[in-house]
Amino acid sequence: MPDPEFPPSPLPRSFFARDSRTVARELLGRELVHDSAEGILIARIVETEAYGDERDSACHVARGRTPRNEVLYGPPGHAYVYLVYGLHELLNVVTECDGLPGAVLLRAIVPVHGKAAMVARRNGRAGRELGNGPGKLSQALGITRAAFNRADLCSGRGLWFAAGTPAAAGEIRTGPRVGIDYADPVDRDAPWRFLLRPGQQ
DNA sequence: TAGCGGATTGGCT
DNA sequence: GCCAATCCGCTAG
Repeated sequence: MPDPEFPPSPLPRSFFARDSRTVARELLGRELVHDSAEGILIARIVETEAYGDERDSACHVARGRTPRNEVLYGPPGHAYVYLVYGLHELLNVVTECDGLPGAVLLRAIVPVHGKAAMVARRNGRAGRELGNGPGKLSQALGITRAAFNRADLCSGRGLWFAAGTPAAAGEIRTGPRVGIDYADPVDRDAPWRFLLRPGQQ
């Protein structure tokens, strides 16, 4: 008899219709589920970053609306996947209400189910290197722009988030976001990075 | 329409 | 610790 909780059901759109920092914090310990060609892949989210509106000079909407970032202005719970350095695909989930831009970048995961398939996608890297970076987790789970940019992540088909085991406040550390030296100092130094403390992952 | 540089990664010194 | 890889969105002209 099949387990009614497998694969786990998706988090509702209302979860993402909140402040980006709240969503980033509350995604820690949750699960990312990909119904892939190799079967169901499930990973626990252990690091995120929040990106704000046009006032956030680190965010892709800092210079206004463009074809690339348009999805960030749309309804929450959709995917924003983009290419950096010509090589790596980074996964974000759109936050805030329809019309207000915002997103959370997924920065690190640990495998929960389907680890062998993730290791294979990562060319044999099975330890921390499996998913301790935004480009690495996309590769491990098989997330690409072509497949998921602008996709709805609340449908329970393809790619979605699940309840998992939310992190307690004492398990969470914060710090400045990574790789945004180009941003204004106030944004560069803002503690909008959230991660589970070592040992809590 | 040319040029710049990036929300990164992995290999080499 | 340094640096190449490798696209493409964005800005300036």
